[in-house]
Amino acid sequence: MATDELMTRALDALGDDGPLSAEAIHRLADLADLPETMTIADVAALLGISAHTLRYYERAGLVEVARDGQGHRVYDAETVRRLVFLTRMRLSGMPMRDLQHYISLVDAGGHTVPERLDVLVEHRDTIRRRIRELTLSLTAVEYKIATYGGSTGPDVQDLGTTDRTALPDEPVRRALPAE
Amino acid sequence: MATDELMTRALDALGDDGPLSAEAIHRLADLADLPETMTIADVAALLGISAHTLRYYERAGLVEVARDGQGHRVYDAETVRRLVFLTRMRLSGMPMRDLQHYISLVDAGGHTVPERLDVLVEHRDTIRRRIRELTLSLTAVEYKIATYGGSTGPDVQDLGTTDRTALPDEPVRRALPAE
DNA sequence: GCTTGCGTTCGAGCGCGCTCGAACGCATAG
DNA sequence: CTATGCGTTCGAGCGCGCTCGAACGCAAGC
Repeated sequence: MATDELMTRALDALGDDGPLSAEAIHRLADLADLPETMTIADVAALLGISAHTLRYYERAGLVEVARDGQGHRVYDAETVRRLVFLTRMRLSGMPMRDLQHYISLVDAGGHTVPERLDVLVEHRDTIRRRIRELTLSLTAVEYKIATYGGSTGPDVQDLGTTDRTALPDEPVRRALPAE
Repeated sequence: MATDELMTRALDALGDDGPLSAEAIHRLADLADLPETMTIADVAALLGISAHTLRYYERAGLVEVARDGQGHRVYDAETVRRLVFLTRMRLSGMPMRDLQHYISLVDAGGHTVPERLDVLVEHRDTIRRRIRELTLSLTAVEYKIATYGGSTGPDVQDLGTTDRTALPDEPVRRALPAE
C-alpha cells in the first residue's frame, strides 16, 4: 500500500512505546501551520502517497480541488486537512466506499453530524475488533515459536524431525516467553 | 474474506476479554481429536472457509490431498492440521506467497527449522507492528469522536457547523473518554 | 431409471486500491 | 529554440485472494 510509508513515519515519529496520547496523534501532521495552498507534489510528499493516488481520490469524489490558470491542481489548507483525515482512515483500514459515504455526509451539512459519529464509532469498533484478532493471532504465533524451541528452548531437534505445521497436539505446558 | 467467519467464531469462543492464553488458542480447533479422514465439506466446515478456497490452496501447492476411488479428496488428520495452521496464518495477514515459502521449507525437511523460525519471527514482528499501527489509528479515531462531542460531550453543535474532516487545529485539552 | 446431492476440473471474473502508460501542455533554464 | 520537468486526462493493468460458473461424474434413494 502506498500509505505504508506514512505509517512508518508516524510510528517512527512516536517512538515504539510512547504514551500514544491524542496529542501525539495530533502532532503527526502539522495541521496548524499548513501553507495556504499546495501543489499536488507538495501534498503527495506531505501525506506520503503518490500524485496518482491523490487524483484517484479526487476522481472518487473524496475531495474537490481547485485549478490555477494552467489547469494545475491547487490544494488549499482545508482540502489538505481533509486529505490528512482520509489518509488516516485509509491507514486504519476503512474502505474507500465508507470514506465516500462519510464525505457525502460531511458535504450534506451539519445536520448529519450524528450519522457521521455513527460511522466513526462503527469504525472504531472495527479497529478494536481487528486489534483483538491480531492479538489472538500473535499469541498463536508466539506459542508456535516457543514450542518450536526458541534461542533458549531445548526441543528444536525433537520437533524438527516431524513436520509440525500445526500447533502440537500435546502442548508443552510452560509459560510463554516474556518477549 | 472467507476467513472472517472463522475469526468471529474464534473470538466468540474466547470471550471478549479473556486471558488470551496459549491454551485458549490451542482449544480453538480440537487438534487432538480429529477424525482420521475428512471430506472437503467437513474440512470447509471445520475451518470456516469454502471448498473452493480449499481447492485453491491445493492448487497453490500448500497441501497435497489424497483421493479415494471416486477421485474425491480425502483429508487426513495431518493435512487438516496443516490447514488449521495455514488458516491461522492467513487470518493474521500472512500473504499466500509467504505461506508457500514456509511450506516449501517444511517439505524440504528438518534442516530448515531455523529458517522456518526466521519466517515465524518475522511474521510475529509484522503482526506486532500492525497492532501498533492500529492502536495509533484507534487513538486518532477516538480522539475525533471525543472532539466531535460524544453522548456526554457538549460541543457537537460547535463542530457541526464547520466541516471538521481533519482533527481540529486547536485540540480541546481534555482526557479521552474511558471507553 | 431418473433425480438429488455431492464431488470433480478448468478457467474466467471480481472487488479493492491503487499504479501506470500514453499522449499531451505549459513554462522556465540553458 | 529546444530540452526538462512538472503538470494534465483517460483508460488500462495489476496483485491479491478468493469466488464462481460451466460442464461433467458417481452413487444412493424413491
